[in-house]
This record gives sequence, C-alpha cells and structure tokens, in this order.
Amino acid sequence: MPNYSERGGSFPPGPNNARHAFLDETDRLIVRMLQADARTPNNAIAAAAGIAPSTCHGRIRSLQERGVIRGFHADVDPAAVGRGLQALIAIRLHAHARANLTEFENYLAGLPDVESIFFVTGDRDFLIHVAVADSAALRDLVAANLSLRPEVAGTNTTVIFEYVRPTERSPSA
Amino acid sequence: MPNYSERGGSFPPGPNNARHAFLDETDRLIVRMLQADARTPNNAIAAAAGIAPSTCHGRIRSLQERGVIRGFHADVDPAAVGRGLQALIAIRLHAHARANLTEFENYLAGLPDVESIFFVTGDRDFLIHVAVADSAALRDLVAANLSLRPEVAGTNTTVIFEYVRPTERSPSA
DNA sequence: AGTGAAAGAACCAATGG
DNA sequence: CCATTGGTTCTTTCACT
Repeated sequence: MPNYSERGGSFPPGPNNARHAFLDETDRLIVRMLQADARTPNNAIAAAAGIAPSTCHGRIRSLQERGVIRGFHADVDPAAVGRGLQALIAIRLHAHARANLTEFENYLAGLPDVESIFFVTGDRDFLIHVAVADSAALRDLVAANLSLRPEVAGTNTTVIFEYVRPTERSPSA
Repeated sequence: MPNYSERGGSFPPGPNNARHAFLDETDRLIVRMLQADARTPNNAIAAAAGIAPSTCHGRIRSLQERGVIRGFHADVDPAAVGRGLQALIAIRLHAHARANLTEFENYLAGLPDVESIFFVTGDRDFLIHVAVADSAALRDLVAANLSLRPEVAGTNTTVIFEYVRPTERSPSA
C-alpha cells in the first residue's frame, strides 16, 4: 500500500538524512498550524503566513523532505476502540542482553498494545506506554509478552489515570 | 482561529459526550488507515474498504463526531525544531496539594516544552515527557517551573535516549 | 524563493435505491 | 445504511518573475 502523504513526489522514504533544518518564522508557523490540525487547508495556512498557496505548499513539502514533519496521523481515542486501560511499564533487561537493544525494541514496537517506547537512562532500560482492553489483558501482556522474554530481568507496571498531549488538544496554537 | 478539521460542519467542539462507539470492521479499517497516514485520500480508503467514497466520508465524519478520532496532527521531529533533548520527569506532589490536581495539570499542559502528561498511580503523581533545547534548558525547566511550585514535593528526571511511537512509523498498516 | 493560473482531486449535500 | 450525482472548494503542478 502506498503512502499517500508522499503521493505527489519522490522524497526519501527513510527516517531522514536531514542536515539540520533552518526554519524561518514562516516555517515555524506552518509547523505549528499543522501540528495543531493536520487538515488545515493549505489555503488557510498560506493566508495566515501571508504567502501564496503554492509557496506554502512548497514549504510544506520541503519540511517533509527535510524530516521536520515526519508524517500526519489521526489521533484515536484508545478507549473508543476497546482499549480502556492504559499503563506505563518499566522494563529492566539483563546486562548481557543489552548488546542488541534494537532487536528488543523492534519486538516491543511490534506488540499491538504498545503506544510508545522510551529508551531511557537510569536503573530502567525501557519505559513503554500501553493501552489495553482491561486488567486481564494487561496481566497477559506483562506475563506472556514481557516477563517470559529471556532478556527481561524485571518489569514494573504503573496504571495511568489520565493521559494528555497538550499540543493535541489546542487546535488554535 | 477556526478549526479546519471541522470546516464543513457543525459537530461538537468539546472533547466528547459520545458513549456509543460501536465500530464494525469497516470503521476499524478506516481508523487504522488514518492513524497510519491522516492524508490518505478518502477515495483510497473507500476503495480499500469496498464502499463508496461518500459513504466512507460519512463514516469518517461520524467517527469524529463520536470522538473515536479526536483530531489530525502533524508528527514533528523535536530535534528539527531545536529541541534535541528529551526527558521524563516524575513529579510528586504534597499531600495537601492533591485536592486540585486539575489546576496543576493545566499548568503543566501550558508549559511549552511538555509533550505529554501521565497522571499515574503509585508513589509518583505525574510523569511528564518533555522536549527541550539542551541540558541547560532542562535544568531551568525543572528548577524554575517545577521545583519552585509550592505543590511540588519532589521531581525525578530521566533522560530519554530514544523515543518511538510504533503506529507512527508504519504508514502501511 | 515567490507568484498566478489552470487542471485535477477531494469534499459535501441532495437525491434515490 | 449505502451509492450516485453535481456544485464547490482545495490541492498540485507549471511557466514565469
């Protein structure tokens, strides 16, 4: 399946090779508006920035090419899709397993309930944010998919009462 | 500034009152595709789902009205906009300050460097994910904006080496 | 880089199965 | 609840400044 964010063009599919982006004030405004609402019409952004729609379009494309904008995603309420329980799970690995962290990280990324993965300093190696159906699903996730893994030395689960992403709830940034 | 995700219509601007989220297989496919790439054309989603474009469009609108899809946002690389250092900060509040958590949470949400806020169980009250320019900015954030707050009993900062959101890097889900 | 104009695509409401 | 149609708006490319 093609990626339609890139439908018009042929810019690098990879994460990015970007030389460090120099964003002027116009670029920053565009980024802010698209962060607040990815469906803001190009027209409207152009008007807000005081430039022509075609110019604005070109800048947005450039921002994607440079990796400043990595993609556009729908923000889906986990509870609405049957995942009403969220948790943070701290994971400590065995010392010998730290050689190939990438492999374990890919494994985590492949688990369907994982929302995000933090690879961190300190006494824990990973912290993952998960959204599951209920406490039974959480137990199963920890017991079957984490604790049983040979590289996992231990886990520590914290239930999330509320989760907020400020940028995602202020459409008029 | 208007919210252009709602340009055509008049559905509730609030978070949502919707209880009824019965998603059939078609709805789930739509949600998955828009989660992977919010700019997937309506036509393409309709084709993938085997329904007419107008029907598909109506379903997407309905999903927004019901609060299943909360919005569409550009995924911006923090490092590309001058915020190359990410951290997790655990915050413990004084017992007497737990009366109005919402106020403190709104305060956190208003800090420009805060990416997300977790209100959690356990010995910590909040865990916030921040993206800042450098370690000096991180120090200032913790010292000036958190530790000095009267309701804050203590903080614990963990630097993030890597942060991944699995759904956001698989455009062809 | 920025612009204007024109072709193509997507959106949205109304209508009918 | 779903499909078809048609008017309107947005996107995207291109020749030019």
